[in-house]
Amino acid sequence: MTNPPRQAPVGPPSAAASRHDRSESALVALRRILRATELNARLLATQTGLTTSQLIVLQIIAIDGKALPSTVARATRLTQATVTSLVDNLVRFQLVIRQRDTEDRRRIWIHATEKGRALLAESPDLLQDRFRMSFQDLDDWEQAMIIAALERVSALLDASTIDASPVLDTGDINR
Amino acid sequence: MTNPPRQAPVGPPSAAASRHDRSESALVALRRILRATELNARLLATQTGLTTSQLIVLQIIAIDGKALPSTVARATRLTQATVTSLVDNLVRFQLVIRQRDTEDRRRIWIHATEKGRALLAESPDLLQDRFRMSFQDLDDWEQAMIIAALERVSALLDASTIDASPVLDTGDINR
DNA sequence: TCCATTTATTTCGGTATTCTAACCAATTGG
DNA sequence: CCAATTGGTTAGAATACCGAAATAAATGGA
Repeated sequence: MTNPPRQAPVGPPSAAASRHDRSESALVALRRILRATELNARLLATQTGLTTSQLIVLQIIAIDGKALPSTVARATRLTQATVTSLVDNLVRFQLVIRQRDTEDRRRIWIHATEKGRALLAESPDLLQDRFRMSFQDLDDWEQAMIIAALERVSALLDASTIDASPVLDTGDINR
Repeated sequence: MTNPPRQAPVGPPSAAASRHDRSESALVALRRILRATELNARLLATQTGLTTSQLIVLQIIAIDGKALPSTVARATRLTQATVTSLVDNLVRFQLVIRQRDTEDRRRIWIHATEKGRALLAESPDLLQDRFRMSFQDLDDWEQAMIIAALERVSALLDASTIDASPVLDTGDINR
């Protein structure tokens, strides 16, 4: 997704060119957003001493305090095997524990430990916090505009993703 | 991650609550966008037979046809050592070649080969293409709104990133 | 009841990513 | 002319990630 930001052609803006340029402008801004958040994710990971993947898994588990490996795998689009090894590490760090379900003994619940919850609580997501603060300072109309625009973009992208999903699904079937 | 928008509290709408919910809406939309693009990146990688990192490096090299390892490292925020090993693979696949600079013989230019360029050309980024198409179908005012909003968000995030950079820098110094 | 199937997860073997530390080679500035 | 800097690579280790096979529990007929 860090695609070449193609150079905007120089010269007087023609109507046709401007249409093209506009979607390009949107994509450029989008890439910058992606980049900023990605860097933030890495920073957050190094701050907590975890890797990005480990952190994501821990976050998912912490949402409800516990989660099943299969759920985590689906949420992250990783295989269960991968989730297992990630959880192995989290267990080693004592951030989560595994516990068999008493009802259905095939299931294994991954619980966030006190330490795990503390780690998440104590490692503030600066980017998110600052975004929240700056955003709240904006005028009402601008807030509304941004939300509308983001949701529009999200819808456009989701639509494309759904279209592409057959390809993804065959991949899933193979598992 | 794809949580339902929290129910607005019953009773007289307090200004504070609505302000909070709004930045939350923005973040939710943002996360959905991130998710869609990330899945797309993975799909693209599997389609090309490359890994995400390899693909990104190849794309960067293909922008100008050639690039220096140091440039690639800076652009991706990877260490030079990592770039070296990624390029090793790309060389193995004959997608790029290394060539010493004749002026400054410390430098090594990584050139995209014909095969490398072809690979990029033949593997369309569906998400991007479809986004472009859908976007161009939107009304002018909506296009403008989206661009303005995305750039605003990008600016907000970039500002936060710059603020956080001292932390990053100490990390960099350690290398 | 019993067994074939399904469901949930782990184990194993292997490739790729990514880092740090140490290194080599070329350039540059006093 | 040599010490410091710059540009890259090598070596070694921890992880990430996957597919295939293994384990173990639940389930649904015959």
